[in-house]
Amino acid sequence: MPGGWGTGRGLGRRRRVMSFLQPCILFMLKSGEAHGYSLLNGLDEFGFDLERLDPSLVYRALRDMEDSGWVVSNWGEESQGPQRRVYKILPEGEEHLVQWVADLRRTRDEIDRLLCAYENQSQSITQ
Amino acid sequence: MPGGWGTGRGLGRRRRVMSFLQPCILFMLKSGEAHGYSLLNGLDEFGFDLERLDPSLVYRALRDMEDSGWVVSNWGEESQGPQRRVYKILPEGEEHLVQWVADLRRTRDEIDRLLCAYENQSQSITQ
DNA sequence: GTGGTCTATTGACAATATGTCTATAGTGTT
DNA sequence: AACACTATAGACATATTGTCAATAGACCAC
Repeated sequence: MPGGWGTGRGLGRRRRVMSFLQPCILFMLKSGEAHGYSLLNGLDEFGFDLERLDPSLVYRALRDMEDSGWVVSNWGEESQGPQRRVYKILPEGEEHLVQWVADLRRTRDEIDRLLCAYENQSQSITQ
Repeated sequence: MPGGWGTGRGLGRRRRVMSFLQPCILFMLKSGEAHGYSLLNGLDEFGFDLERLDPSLVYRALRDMEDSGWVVSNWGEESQGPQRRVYKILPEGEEHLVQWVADLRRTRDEIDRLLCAYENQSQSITQ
């Protein structure tokens, strides 16, 4: 994400979340290095529907994170099967994940605020 | 959002959230009609930083929601001051908000899942 | 032996969403 | 007149996501 956030106006501090593919992948990489395809298959634990999740999104997320310096990759030494790129998290990635988690927490709290307000309003109408 | 979601692959059902300006505005309109500027000023209750929030985003959100058929607007009858466009929520908007709330709940739960996993992992390392 | 399926990765391009900046205009204040 | 505040709109740039198609090795069935 070039340019950095929080400079101008817009929405103020830009939400780093979106569909939160990147933080999920980064988190998985904390447990050990892995290649794209295995990460893809691990994403169902975070609520992604693997039937619909286009693999190219995962690979792109990985490449983007490599460009950002959060992960590094190397071609694995397969004796069999197609070559695969093995990703490893870097200290910069771990640091970024800390920030990301903080942002996610804020996001969750903001969603909660709306949800609570909505529920309270609906309730007061029902009664 | 023309075209609809959930047709192809991508991330599967596309998250309707983004920075969630629209649902917040729609929710505020449930309490009664209002014009852009007053809605803008109410957004701080949902965690928006009014210093940084560009007003054009709010007006755009309103126009987009009008195009989607969730709200309608009329020019208010001001005897004084600049004219202002008064927005009213439509039944379609209320229905959409219900869906939006359900989506937000899912989103929150998914964020929670990642957050919990992250906390558990950090804990097991600290101990 | 070739057609299908699964693993594995990449690239191009289209569509959407968001951010930024500027223009307009009336009102009230100093 | 200059400035601040209410109020809205439009253009343009950038970022993010979605879609599709291409490539390639391995393995299984027929």
